[in-house]
Amino acid sequence: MKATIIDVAKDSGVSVATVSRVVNGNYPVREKTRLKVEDAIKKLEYVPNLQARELNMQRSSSIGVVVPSFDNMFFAEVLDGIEEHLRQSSYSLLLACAQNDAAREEECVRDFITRNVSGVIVVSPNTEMAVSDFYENTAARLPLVFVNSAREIAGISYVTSDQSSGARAALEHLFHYGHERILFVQGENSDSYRIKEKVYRSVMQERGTFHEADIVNIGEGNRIETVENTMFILMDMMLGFAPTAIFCCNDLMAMGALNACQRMGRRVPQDISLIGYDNTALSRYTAPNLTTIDQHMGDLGREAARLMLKRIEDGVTESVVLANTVVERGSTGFRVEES
Amino acid sequence: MKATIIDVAKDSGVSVATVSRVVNGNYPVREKTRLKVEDAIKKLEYVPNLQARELNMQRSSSIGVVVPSFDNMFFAEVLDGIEEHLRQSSYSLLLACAQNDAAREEECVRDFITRNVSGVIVVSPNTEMAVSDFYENTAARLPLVFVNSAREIAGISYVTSDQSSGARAALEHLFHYGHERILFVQGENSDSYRIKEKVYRSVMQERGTFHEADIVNIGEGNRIETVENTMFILMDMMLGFAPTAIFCCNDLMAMGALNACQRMGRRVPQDISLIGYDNTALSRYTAPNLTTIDQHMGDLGREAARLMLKRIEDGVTESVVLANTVVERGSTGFRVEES
DNA sequence: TTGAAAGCGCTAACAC
DNA sequence: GTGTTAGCGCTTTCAA
Repeated sequence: MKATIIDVAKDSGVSVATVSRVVNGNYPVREKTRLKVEDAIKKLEYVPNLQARELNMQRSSSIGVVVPSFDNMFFAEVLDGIEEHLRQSSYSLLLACAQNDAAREEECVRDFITRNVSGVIVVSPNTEMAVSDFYENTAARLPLVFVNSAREIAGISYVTSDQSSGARAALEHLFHYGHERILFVQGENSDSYRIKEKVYRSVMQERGTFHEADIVNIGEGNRIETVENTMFILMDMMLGFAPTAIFCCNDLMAMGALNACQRMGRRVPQDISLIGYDNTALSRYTAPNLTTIDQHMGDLGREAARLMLKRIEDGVTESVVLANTVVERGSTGFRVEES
Repeated sequence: MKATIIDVAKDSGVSVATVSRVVNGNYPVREKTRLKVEDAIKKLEYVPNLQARELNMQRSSSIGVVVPSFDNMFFAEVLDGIEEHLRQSSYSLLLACAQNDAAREEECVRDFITRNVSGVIVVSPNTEMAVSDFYENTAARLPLVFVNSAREIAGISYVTSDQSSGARAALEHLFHYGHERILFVQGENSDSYRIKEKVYRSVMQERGTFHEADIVNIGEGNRIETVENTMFILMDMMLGFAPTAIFCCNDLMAMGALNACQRMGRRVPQDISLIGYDNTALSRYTAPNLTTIDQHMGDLGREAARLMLKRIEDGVTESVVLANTVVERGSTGFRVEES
């Protein structure tokens, strides 16, 4: 049987209170007594029972994290950041995956509530409105932090990355290299595409180089198939029209674009410049490495964890917007005049 | 304040014992009484306190999972499988990341012990021997399941994928295409490299085409940098020697090899065949798509979770070996005689 | 079919 | 500095 605090107390000839004080180091204990107790702890291999402690202290030392899926490295990288920050704290991480499903996401959060977590971090919460009511109610019961959500609910802390500025920076980067007509590659069903499209439209219109046909929608943008779909669609397009630059809404699409260029014999960046979005590890796997916009997923995760701890410990709801930054690598360069 | 079982009992005019019976449905309760209690539960938004239940029942309903990192999609895919299986059970998943570090891995497991988990699943445990003793002791205290470990410790359940046969199949695949001299690319600190190396050595020696220099070690094999490191090392090698085929121990390395070929102007698969290992999503992102060996990470994860539950519930230690299968895509083809 | 009550292991008053 | 003890919320015998 596992040793309890009572066993330690008996073995070292002191009371349980003293053992508790030694274990927690929160009250003075005479040196000699402490040593006796510590010996007994070692001898009996005593490990405090966390459930008992938490029951007594009316708290819980775990934080629930819900991610939509593991298909996209984006989420794994956010998770990594959360884990890293939580590891420094006394909290541990309970993980659940919503499988891109709104109902499932709600189920995950409910399950966390039953498990009595101290709070829940939801990464890219589902946008279906049905869930909204649920979160509104939940926020009253439990600290909640949303990562990259467009929704605004009182009492919830948010960490978002500034994709508007990011998109603008991406375009500026291409303008800087002399590109004028820029293909815009996006997908379906995500606010993040809408945000970037809006910026693209206004910036291009301002410069008088906007063409409706330059906006390409490749469908679902967060699947394994995204890369291939993008490749085929762009190969098809490039048969008739040769852009000197392409701005892709995520790195998967950019990877597809890169593959399309390779197949069409277009050199990157000599013939065509390519810029992706997110700066997932993927962007460093390609040849040439992808120029991309960093959403700092690790920071996104770390901030989410930080806001959660702040909310739990100080009761403060806070929101943070992280800057997006251009990461220049090998897939962008000066536009060369067509011969 | 959160409602407790006592509040529900008072509100519905019964004893806490009855409420407990209604909640758990493990003893007969009169229909009428049950309805009264259920009403009170709904009204008070009562959610049972898990810590209290676990303390009383002397059990814990969480399982710890340690992964080495998130840089390699391999681990995320295994994690996905574990999560999926655990979701069907009454256990939840505590996650920790060892950052490819043996000491950190041990720390993660120790932390889980403090948290009183029901068991720990270690994905690709670090091979440093220092940890071995630790696990030997831990196995006596706690259900342990290892995923893809070559170590054999009594009392631990293992899920491994048959990388021996997989490595053999990979080589056969290349032989089939007429390749004779095959570069072997591996990394450090993982049993999975040792297993494949052993097969590689014996198979090549048998055919009389073994050269010690054909074994390339690119260092740490599960980092973002792995791709780049592999690329540079191989570019360097290929300056002096032109293999017609390369067998890489994981898809990251294969990606690096592919990049090296592109930089060196070697066409894949016309000039050189490339085979990876794992069949991570990455292998479908490249152009050409990577021929690789599928380790069925989802199954690996699901099996690990299944064995863990079996060990916890029936006390049975079991080991399972999953088959590896060749997934042929575009990066391998017939060897062409040098002109 | 139900209730009373004894813990599960721990912390934190409160007493000395 | 140290011991005694009353809970934390729940399950489960044992009686009724």
